[in-house]
Amino acid sequence: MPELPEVETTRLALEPYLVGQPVADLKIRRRDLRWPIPSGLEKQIQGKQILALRRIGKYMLFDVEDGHSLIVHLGMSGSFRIAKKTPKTLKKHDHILITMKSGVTAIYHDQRRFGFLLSCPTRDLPRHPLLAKMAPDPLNPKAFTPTYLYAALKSRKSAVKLAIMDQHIIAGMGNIYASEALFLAKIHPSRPANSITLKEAKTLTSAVSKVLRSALASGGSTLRDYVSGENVSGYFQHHFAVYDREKQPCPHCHHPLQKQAMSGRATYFCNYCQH
DNA sequence: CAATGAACCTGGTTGC
DNA sequence: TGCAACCAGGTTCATT
Repeated sequence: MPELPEVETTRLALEPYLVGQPVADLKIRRRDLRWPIPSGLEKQIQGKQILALRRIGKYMLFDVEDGHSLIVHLGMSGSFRIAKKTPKTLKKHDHILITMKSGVTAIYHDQRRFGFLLSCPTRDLPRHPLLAKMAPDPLNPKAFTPTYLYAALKSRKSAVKLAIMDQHIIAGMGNIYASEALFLAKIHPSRPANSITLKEAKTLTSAVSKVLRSALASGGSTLRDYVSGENVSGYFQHHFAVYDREKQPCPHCHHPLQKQAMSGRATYFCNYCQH
């Protein structure tokens, strides 16, 4: 479930093994992900250090010392795992293997292949079409403020749930945490975005931050459990208040939770608590 | 521009 | 048991 917390957990898991290390070998077993992986990348990256691993929204950026960056997106089903030695067996849908000089291999696995890997000169990243209009990061309280969110929602008349999932409004928000944040803020998902008051925007800002930070903390603890073993996936079990809990009692008022499709995406809410 | 729906792809679950 | 239909955490693209 790669929304912001999962992508950040993945980034944290990879960072200690990849950053500051030269790449020994890049092996691409399938190039046809969402977009074809650029040819010649294997040669270009061989022997080069990875200087930093960053995240913008749901994108991960691998800054390589030759002045290029890899832009990686996990799509719907992408994940990484770390193999500390040369992996003996690979699984179906293991598409990319990044082996470092240290002997560690990061393996990208993606069943549905909605994810992708692109290359872009590092200095051009701010102008890259996928990144240029990215919203403020909700984990950054200086940028993600109630007045910002209020103004951003004011310009949209779509349902507030759809609006907060827009990466130009909240970077990294996805379908699960959108339902969770609106429940916490007691805001009904189908409210028009432009009907959200400044006071509600304030509540929603803090609910978004709270929901994402709590998921991230849960991912972090799962990560610590995995560190001793070989597998580091960005995915983890997390308790949801409303997501995937149709007909189950609302944790607050105990009325049955409801499920409703919005733009084809499952949306969960409490019709009594959320207005 | 903003809003809507289809498309991309695989596999698990549901219902007849 | 078989098989079709539906569903899944995301994003772009074409069309209104």
